[in-house]
Formats: sequence, C-alpha cells, structure tokens
Amino acid sequence: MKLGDGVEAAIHCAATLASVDGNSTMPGAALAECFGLSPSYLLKHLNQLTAAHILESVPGPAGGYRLARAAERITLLDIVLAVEGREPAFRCGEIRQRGPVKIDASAYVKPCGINAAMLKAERAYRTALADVKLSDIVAEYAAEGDPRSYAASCAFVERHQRPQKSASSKQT
Amino acid sequence: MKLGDGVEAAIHCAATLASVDGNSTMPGAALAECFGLSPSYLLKHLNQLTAAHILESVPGPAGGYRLARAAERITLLDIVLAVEGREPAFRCGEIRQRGPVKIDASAYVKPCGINAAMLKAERAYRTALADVKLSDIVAEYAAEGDPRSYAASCAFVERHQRPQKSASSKQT
DNA sequence: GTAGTGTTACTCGGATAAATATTGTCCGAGTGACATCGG
DNA sequence: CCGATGTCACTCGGACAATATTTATCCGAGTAACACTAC
Repeated sequence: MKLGDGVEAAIHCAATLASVDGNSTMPGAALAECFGLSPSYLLKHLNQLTAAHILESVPGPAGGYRLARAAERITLLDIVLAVEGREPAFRCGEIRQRGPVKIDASAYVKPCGINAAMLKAERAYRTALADVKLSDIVAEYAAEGDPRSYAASCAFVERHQRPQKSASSKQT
Repeated sequence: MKLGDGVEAAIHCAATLASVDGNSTMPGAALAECFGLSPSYLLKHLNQLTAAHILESVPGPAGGYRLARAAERITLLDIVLAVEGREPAFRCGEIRQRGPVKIDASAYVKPCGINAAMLKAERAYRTALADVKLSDIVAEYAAEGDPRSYAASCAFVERHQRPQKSASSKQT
C-alpha cells in the first residue's frame, strides 16, 4: 500500500506544464530543476506519461514536453495509472484453491468474495481520482495558493518555456 | 500502487479463524497448509495481525491463533492497515518548495492541493473497506460460495482446531 | 491410586539471508538551430 | 545580399547499476501437555 514517489513528481510536472502557452514546450531538465529532482530520473516518469499519451515530447533544440490535450481532459487517475500501472493493487492469487481443501474446478467459478470487496474499494478510489481534473488542481492553486508562490511558478515557466516554430505567437 | 501479497493471506486466514468454535485456536502451520503457503512466512503476517490486536496467540502445545474479538467487529480495513501499515499510500514530499521557486515558509502554510486530492481519494478507499466486516465475508462465502468448498473448509477447521482447557466445550 | 516433578514436544516470536521491485545514473540516437560557404 | 549545406549543441529515449523493500527462511524463547517417579 505504498505509492511510488514518482506520482507526486508526475502530477506536479503536469500541473506546471498546464501553464505553458499554446503549444510551447518545456524541457525536462527545467522541470527537474523546478522541483529539485534528478533530471535523469524524472525523464523516466515523463516518458511514462508520454507513453500514456498524456504528454507530448518534442526532440531537438528548443524541444521539451507539452500536454497532449487540454488540462480539462486530464484527470489525476490518468496520471496515477500511467505512472503506477493500470492493473489493480489487489490481485487475487486464488490461494483458496491452492491447499488440500481444493475440491474441483467447478467449485470456483464464482469469483472470490474477498477479491470482489477489495476491487470494489479500489473502484471507489479510482472514481475519486477521476473526479479531479488537472485544471482543477491548477485553478485551486491559482485561487487558494499563496500569490507569491503562484507568481514565482509562473515566472519560472515563462523563463523556461520554448515556443515552437509552428506557433503563431513568435515574439522577440 | 501494488498491494502486498500478504494481505490476501491475512484476510483468508482471518476468515478461516472466524469459523473456529468459541475460544479454540488453530495453529499457524495448519493455516499455511490450508492455503499452500510457507508456514514460516505466514507467521510474519499473523504476527502483524496479533500486534494490531486483531488476533490472539496462545503459545505452547495445543496453542495457535484465534480472533481477538467477534467477526462482526473486524473490518477489512483493520486487516489491510495491520498488514500494509497505517500511513497513507501517498505521502506529500513537499517537492513544490524544494526547487528555486521556493519563496518563504509562510507561503506554504496551506496544504498542497494535490496532497488533499490524493488523501481524499484514499479516504474513499478506506471507507469502502471499513464497510465490509469479516462476518460479511464469511456469510457471503457460506451463502454464495460452492457448498462443497464450504463444507471442505469447515471440515478442515474442525480437524485442526484445538480446544483450550479454559473452554467448556471439552469433548473426547 | 494420586500428587508432584522432570522431560519433551509443540507453539509463537524475532533475527537473519535471498529475491524482487524501485530508484537513480549514464550514454547513445535523433533533430532542429546555427554558422559557414558558395552563388 | 540570399540560399544551400555541413556542423553542432541540445533534446529525449532506452539500457545499465545501486539501493530499498518485500519475500522467504531459520533458529531460539516460552509454555503446557505428557510420562515418570515417589508417596
């Protein structure tokens, strides 16, 4: 029941990337610096998010990462599943039919009641996560968070984001 | 997001112990044999349950394990927390204030919104687990499960349970 | 026959190794920007 | 002065160790039953 450490980093990075303009990108090294993480290791998690089609990566100079779709269409569940894996936490090993009590295969067609209860609880967990959109996190941060911290984060993003050539907002 | 393998074993053992008579006990070795598990390793989890005051252990010959209280007063959450630890799966490392964006300690008095969302989801998870009592599992198994399997389990329990001398149901 | 006593076998409990998953790091492939060279 | 081209620096991506956690095992402490002996 321990959640990997990369989940927190992934959510923070995604929330940060939600503040970049249009289709501009932000290098993974900048994100790592923003949160004091290992640049090389953070790329591993960003890569998982890219594989899950939550982020898009642009190679080459002035490249970096960018949200693959609007922040309103990304939930915390998407990020958690991308980093921690899609399979449920509780996997029934069917140990009930591994001892000498085993009778016959026809006796175990019904799923294990314990497994059903655990999966039901996990469904509640995932539903709660799916109710929170990435845009909610950003909006809550902008509204409830400390204004100085929010301004500093925006300044950091402004300083490190790299506009793409296909963008029409080329300036300076 | 991976749940330890011992959780399944712990719940199954607790459900099995719910079927023993009165204050009789059942050795850990018998429980391990019942599910085809390592006897030495299962004791580790049973020991965790004992430390959490879910089970009681009786040493010496004719000793073993026994539920510390009625099955109606034991929830799946109790067992999961005893085996996996009481602390939440998501622990906010406050990485938002570890980079160069850090402003001042006064800017971080509000808890992180991400942490709040994750903890809320986990609360839903725990609530769902707390709604399932161990007696529900046993009752569901007796009612919905295959009669042959249930009878075999009861026979196994009858064969391995050891009545205590303080018990009034001494027979044979 | 009965009570006391020593031995014994059985139990759980914690300390100790192996296996696995996670965390962290490094180097290589790919790509677009930049400087240079030619027209 | 403008365009094409070659070099280069910067990016991500996957392969390679180190560490932590989980899994599995073994041996020791404790206890009650059992057998034996004495009365």
